[in-house]
Amino acid sequence: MANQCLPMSKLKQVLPSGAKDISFFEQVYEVVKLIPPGRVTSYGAIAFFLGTKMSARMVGWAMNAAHAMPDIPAHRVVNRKGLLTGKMHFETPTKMEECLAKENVKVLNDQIQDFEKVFWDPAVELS
DNA sequence: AGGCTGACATCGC
DNA sequence: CGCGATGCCAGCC
Repeated sequence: MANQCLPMSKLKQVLPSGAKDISFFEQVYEVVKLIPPGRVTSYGAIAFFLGTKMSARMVGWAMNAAHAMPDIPAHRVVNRKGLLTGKMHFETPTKMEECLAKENVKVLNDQIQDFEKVFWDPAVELS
């Protein structure tokens, strides 16, 4: 598990220049890229922002593709509990935690501390 | 063509 | 209060 990845054959090789096949995947990337440092958001929040609130799963799936994108700080995206559920999908299981720690986001046992404080809601910040 | 899976979320028991 | 079951969409077998 955790290693077939590269959906869409690496998302058409990280989205070709044209990228007219803009699926909500790309929207997720944009939102994630807009997440300010030291802030985190949840799959559900992004899903809601994109209008697919019922399918937070797809956001997670999108992140899987984002995993192949260096510009996508996937470490800033966690589940609704602020738990680093996807850390095992990173280069190293601790990479996510380290990245967050670098941004002054306290993570204790895969759980983001003060999640409410660092939580960044695109539906609010980007509205 | 059909079915399973997946970095979630929410309700039910 | 804890675990189980269901819904969602898209990609992959």
